Amino acid sequence: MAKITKRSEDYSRWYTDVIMQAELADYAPVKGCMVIRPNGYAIWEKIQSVLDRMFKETGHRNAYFPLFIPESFMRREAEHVEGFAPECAVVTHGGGKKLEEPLYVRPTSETIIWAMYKDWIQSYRDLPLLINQWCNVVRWEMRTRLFLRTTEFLWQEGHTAHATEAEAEEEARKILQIYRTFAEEYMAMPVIPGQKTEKEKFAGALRTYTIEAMMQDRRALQAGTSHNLGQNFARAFDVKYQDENGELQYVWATSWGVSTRLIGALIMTHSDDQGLVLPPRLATLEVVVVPIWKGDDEMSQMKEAAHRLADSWKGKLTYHVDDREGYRPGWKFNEWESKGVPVRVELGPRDLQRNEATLVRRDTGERTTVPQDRILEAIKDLLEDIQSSLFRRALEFREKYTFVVDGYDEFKEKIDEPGGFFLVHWCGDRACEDRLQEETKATIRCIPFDRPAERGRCLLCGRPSDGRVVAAKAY
RNA sequence: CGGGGCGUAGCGCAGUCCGGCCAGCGCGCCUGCUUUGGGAGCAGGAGGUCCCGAGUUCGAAUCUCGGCGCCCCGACCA
Repeated sequence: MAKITKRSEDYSRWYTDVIMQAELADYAPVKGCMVIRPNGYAIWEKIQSVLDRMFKETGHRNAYFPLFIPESFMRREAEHVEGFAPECAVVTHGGGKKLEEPLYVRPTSETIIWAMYKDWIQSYRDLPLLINQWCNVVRWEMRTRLFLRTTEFLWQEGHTAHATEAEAEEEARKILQIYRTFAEEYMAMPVIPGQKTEKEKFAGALRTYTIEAMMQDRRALQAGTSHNLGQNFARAFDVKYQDENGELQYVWATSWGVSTRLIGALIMTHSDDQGLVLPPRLATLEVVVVPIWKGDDEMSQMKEAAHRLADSWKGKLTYHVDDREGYRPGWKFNEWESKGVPVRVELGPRDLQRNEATLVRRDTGERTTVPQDRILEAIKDLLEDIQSSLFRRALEFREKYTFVVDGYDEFKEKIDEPGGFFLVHWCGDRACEDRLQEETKATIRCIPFDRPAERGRCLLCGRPSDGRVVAAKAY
């Protein structure tokens, strides 16, 4: 097995190594595309099941819309087509003939969905319409990176229609809150919820909300977005409803999504030089048991003891007994560590004799010995402790690299090294935002929801500002 | 699309400058034996359109021309 490049040596190689070693994904024989392997797909399925439950609990239902979008649909909303058309794959031929109208492979589904909503919505009684779709989308990116940016990726996209602006706004914020809860409670990844600037908002949206996370190289990663689309798409697709007074009104809309990029976020938040570290709540395999023996007699004895112990967890834990004979224990330890299994149970003759087992936690490597009759609860406790300490550690890391900065010189000095999140004053002007990006490669990640009101002067132009924004280099 | 690098066994590479020896090395894989509390040892074995095409030559992985692909760095992006 290959060694994993150290983070300190080459962060992006480390990232790829972790993915390859854990067998999460592989490069596909198609430019810019990846194969998500079973270990990676299992994480996605876990993400899906949790989020899907959360969406359904808030009244959303799943549906499926076509992969192909007629070109004319894409052109209906001006900002939208301008934002997306350059990065779209377009089908011009089918069945051996040139198509009358080119078909865009969806980069996102607002247009095709709103074309349908036009037929489905007539009355205020049809609202709200709360639909989600799990699917793939294609964006012809120039530079790709496993999970973070590939030509095709998997995601969910919610598309909702509402009678009032206030309702749409509430929906957009409610979903962002779901994303935040998921990121923090399941991924153990702290995020900053806030609003995108005009420059960074979704093409066609009124407002975009985002959750921003800090990776271990101190760069920001946009982990999920929720858009208040206003009436832009309703106007573009002529979707009106009749209100209680019999008057025709344009519908208010939202859309929101998270993608397989979350798996990249997971890796870059928790993993270490040994390989993948998974928060227990997203680990598909929680415990691996490694029996240890010398000689054939002991082998059968230890294998049996390991299976007996593990079988008592059936239905309570997901586990695997690694009783392969061709590999030595040390090899297995490394292998399971690189795959991110949160807890390892070692069971050797010494342990068996004392009716004990050895527990090793993946995040810290700490080992403890516990009596076998208490092992199930010990593992359960350990899993919870790993979950919460991963979050705590990530939060401490983010706080350590979050700087309150007022001077542009100081900003420029620190943005590359050490890097991180910079809380800075900004006048709100696009020109200053552009300049910041040009001169430092940093962008305004968001205007945090919970920022305190504070009088200050714009980092760039010195004009007044009434609160700080988060600036960082981003993926 | 601009800059850089690379295509030789599943993976990582050497050989290419300066043409000729059986196309090699490490890891992995298979078989056997010994091992097994932190990446085992020995022995044997399988595995190749040397990216593709054309050319030069008695002879091409190596030289020439053309093409294709991938990776990394930039601008773009979930």
